[in-house]
Amino acid sequence: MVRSVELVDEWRELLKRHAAVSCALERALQDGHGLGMSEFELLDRMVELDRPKYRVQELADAVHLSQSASSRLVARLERAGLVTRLMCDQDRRGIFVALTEEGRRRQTEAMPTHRAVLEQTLRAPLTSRCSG
Amino acid sequence: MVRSVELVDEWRELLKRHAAVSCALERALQDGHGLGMSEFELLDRMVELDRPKYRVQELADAVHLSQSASSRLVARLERAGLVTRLMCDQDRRGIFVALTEEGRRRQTEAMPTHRAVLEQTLRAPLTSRCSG
DNA sequence: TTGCATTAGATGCGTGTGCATGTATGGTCT
DNA sequence: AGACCATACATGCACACGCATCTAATGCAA
Repeated sequence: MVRSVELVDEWRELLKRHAAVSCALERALQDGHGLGMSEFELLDRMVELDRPKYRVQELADAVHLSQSASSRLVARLERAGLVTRLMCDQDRRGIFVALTEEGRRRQTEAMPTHRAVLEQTLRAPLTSRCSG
Repeated sequence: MVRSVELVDEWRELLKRHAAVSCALERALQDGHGLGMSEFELLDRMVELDRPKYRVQELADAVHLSQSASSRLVARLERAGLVTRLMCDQDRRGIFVALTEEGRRRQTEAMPTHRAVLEQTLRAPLTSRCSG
């Protein structure tokens, strides 16, 4: 039996950490590389998994977004030239999403920023707020 | 020296947990009590701290929102009759925010739902996605 | 007192999100 | 084949968010 107060405290810690890190990440990636956190997270996953192509729903799961949000995220990344959408011949309802060279390059550029922010914020004591 | 991969994995775990819990909370609170997560979180803090009144910026810090988001959150809660905004005589730039009886009642009603969702999701193994 | 920087909170604006729905295709059952 | 439901992604819509800015009040200094 877990005491309720402990759970609530644990949840609040998680919320605090999440707010601090994601806010810092969002700023650093946007200012330094013109990428939102979701954008980078998607590119990062694609680079890491290193497969030639992905389905939209796979990507949605990977970045914890709804199917519609993923659809738009992929559309944004395609507009920016970082991924391409390919017809999917096996199942013509779906599409394949693939990294472009430019997409891979942008992820490579942004990765050090991403890692640096994590080092600075993920385990650091939380004192100040993000904006203010 | 922390290895970068560990940090990234830790961050992804946090993202996953955050997505799962906050999505479940949002649904349960909305469906059961007509409250968003931020709304409940704010009421919950006010009940817990149990002070007669709060400044907007205090509340912003407590729920990890920007000043503007907090201002609107308070406005929504006031429209719903769950808090009141009071003139602040010491500093007429600011306002005091206070819980109403209705606000306290709603928090009391929703708390069991909140705690239950935390018990079910905060430490549970993460398998399925929120919507799909 | 006057002038100016600072602070508290409200608000216009652009954007990203989820939900509900639309469109097209796929699969199944008769 | 035809009817029907399921699946994959796109899109209309409402809404909450952050940023920039605005207004009003405060504090401080000349």
